[in-house]
Amino acid sequence: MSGQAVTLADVALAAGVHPSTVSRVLSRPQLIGEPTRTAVHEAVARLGYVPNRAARQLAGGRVGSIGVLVPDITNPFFAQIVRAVQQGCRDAGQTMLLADTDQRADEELSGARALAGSVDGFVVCSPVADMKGWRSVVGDTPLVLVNRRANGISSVALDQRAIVELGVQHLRDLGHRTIGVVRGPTAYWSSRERDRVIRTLDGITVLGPVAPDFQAGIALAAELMASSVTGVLAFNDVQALGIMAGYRAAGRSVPHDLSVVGSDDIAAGAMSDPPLTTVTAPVQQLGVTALQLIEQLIAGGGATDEVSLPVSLTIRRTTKAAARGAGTHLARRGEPQ
Amino acid sequence: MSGQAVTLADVALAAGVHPSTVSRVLSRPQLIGEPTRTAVHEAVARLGYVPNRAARQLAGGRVGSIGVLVPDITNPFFAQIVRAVQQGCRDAGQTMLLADTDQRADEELSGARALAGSVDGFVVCSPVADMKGWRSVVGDTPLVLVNRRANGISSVALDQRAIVELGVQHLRDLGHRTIGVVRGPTAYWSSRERDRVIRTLDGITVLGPVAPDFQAGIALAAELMASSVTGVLAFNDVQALGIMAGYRAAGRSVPHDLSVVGSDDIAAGAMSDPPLTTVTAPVQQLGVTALQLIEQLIAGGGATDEVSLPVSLTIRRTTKAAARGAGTHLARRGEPQ
DNA sequence: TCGATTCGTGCAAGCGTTTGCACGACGGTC
DNA sequence: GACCGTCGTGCAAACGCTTGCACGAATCGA
Repeated sequence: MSGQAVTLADVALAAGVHPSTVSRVLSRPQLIGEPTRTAVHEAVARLGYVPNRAARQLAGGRVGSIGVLVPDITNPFFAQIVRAVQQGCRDAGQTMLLADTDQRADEELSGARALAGSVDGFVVCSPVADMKGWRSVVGDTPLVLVNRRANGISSVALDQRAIVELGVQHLRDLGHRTIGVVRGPTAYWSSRERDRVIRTLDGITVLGPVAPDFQAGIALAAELMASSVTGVLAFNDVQALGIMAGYRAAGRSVPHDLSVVGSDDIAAGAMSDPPLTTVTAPVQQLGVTALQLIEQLIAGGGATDEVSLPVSLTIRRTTKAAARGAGTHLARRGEPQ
Repeated sequence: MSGQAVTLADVALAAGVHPSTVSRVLSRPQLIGEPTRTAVHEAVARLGYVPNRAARQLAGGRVGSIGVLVPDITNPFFAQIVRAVQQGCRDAGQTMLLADTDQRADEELSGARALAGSVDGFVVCSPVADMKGWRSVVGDTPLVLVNRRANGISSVALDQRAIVELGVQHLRDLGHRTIGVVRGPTAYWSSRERDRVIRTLDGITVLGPVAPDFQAGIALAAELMASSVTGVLAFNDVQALGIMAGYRAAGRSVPHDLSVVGSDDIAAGAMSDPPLTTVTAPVQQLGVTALQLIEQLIAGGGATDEVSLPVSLTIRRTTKAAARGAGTHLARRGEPQ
């Protein structure tokens, strides 16, 4: 009455050909002669045939679905990526299997294990498990990493160097001399990467590691107030928002007492008061690119690719020029820049 | 070398039994004798056997996955539901197929069509397509609705009456007399439901319909400022945040010039300035319940169920007592209440 | 004009499960 | 002690599709 009643055989019958011919028309049309092809297509359309995924997979063809793992779908950053991937999948007639790993390495691996064999490939966002574990789980199922790099594995990541440099430079341009940069959890590749960048910069006050969440941001605010930092680059927007909340709670004001730059540019940042200056990431693009890479890998284009996506600065209202006196003592002992 | 190498047959061989026996141990253990059962379990564990989804489905058994459709995964409200469902799935050894419908009826239906036959059941969040369309697509695949009701279909929804009443009552308790309630898009069941509640209330200024997003909230702020409304219940938190932004941009202040109550209690609300007073929805519970319902339906417990989830008021700082004079003119002509 | 290609299609063997059926062994009843 | 139910397990047929192989027809070069 419904649910997958019409099969390949039905179509074949209707078109007066062999089932295998129908199959070929659908998967590799160039093998089939023009007249037959149109006849089959007509029958497919008339009967409303939809291939059975399971059967297709079982027979050894493509599965037609890709697995996506994210640390936390509740995080708008990942939600946007997922959305982009899903839209791409839809346009390509694929389906997406999603698993939320709760930022735990074991969940990551067990999630992948559960999906392995039911997907053509994996897109994994900010994984924390080590690559040896990953390899053993996915075997030779294509795999692309988002915001993480690893030898011999395709990946797409934000330009972490640019994030740090853009944020810091903006603060410097505003005259800030004592600039803080917040480190993230070392489990993240992005954190480690930024650390490396930070080390190459002069006159930076390194803070953290601090968790990339609101509460941690609030806690960090106290530390900031006790320091001479006048401008800070947070690890991400949520943390930045936390810093702002901490200042507010203490009766201090952003950007008057502290200039804050976030990173990612999530929607909540644009809605905050004042709206958050941040380093905008092409989040959508991250998803789109990941999908492209995995499709390419699935199609057999074996080359591994490491794509780096550029970021840009979005200036809103949490940053302002440093007060005359502020940071002077640092300027005295620091880099004239 | 990996990727689903070990099959039922391998396990059977290792355990010295017939494949069908292994299958039964895994699906209906009570049919099999104790000694055999343990032997099989041991072999399964030792070999690290993972059933092949496609084969299982093809053979007519359970698919082991459920399809979830959301209007917008980027919306934290839905993201949280998805997360809850996914965790439940994981615990039950199921997988989740997610599709984002972009709030479009056609995407909803075509998404469902693509998934039909690959899932044991559907969980559909706030669908806008009509139920006739749905029925024709899903056939007799189990279906549960989240935040939408329909005859003869299991569903779980928030108590829309309570949302409106809680919000309005809070404002009344604070002495507000000219209270605005914002309607949402009529495509949503929740909107229509709230409309019905609003009609039963006296002395309410009905606003909208207004889209449940930030921009629309900003636009609404102008209208609000021109009115005599001193307290407003927004359709959801994001819209409420928009209203606040609109006031701020106009140099007015919340809650001084307007008390605002949101609805949903998303994370961004707690992080706003001032933090948003809102009607808190048990979002997690929404997902958990939906999963329970669908599992029950899949298991064959045919009864359709309409669950209503209670909400509660979370008072933060966007509401305050009405100024003495405010709303007097309304009190004059309005209900003494 | 004939052999060698190429092209288009049919055939059938799987892919890994589930499940209805059958069959042997065992224990209890008259 | 023969008979019947029960219980535990093996057997084999499906599920819907893909794909290597084979075979006849059409095409081309010499």
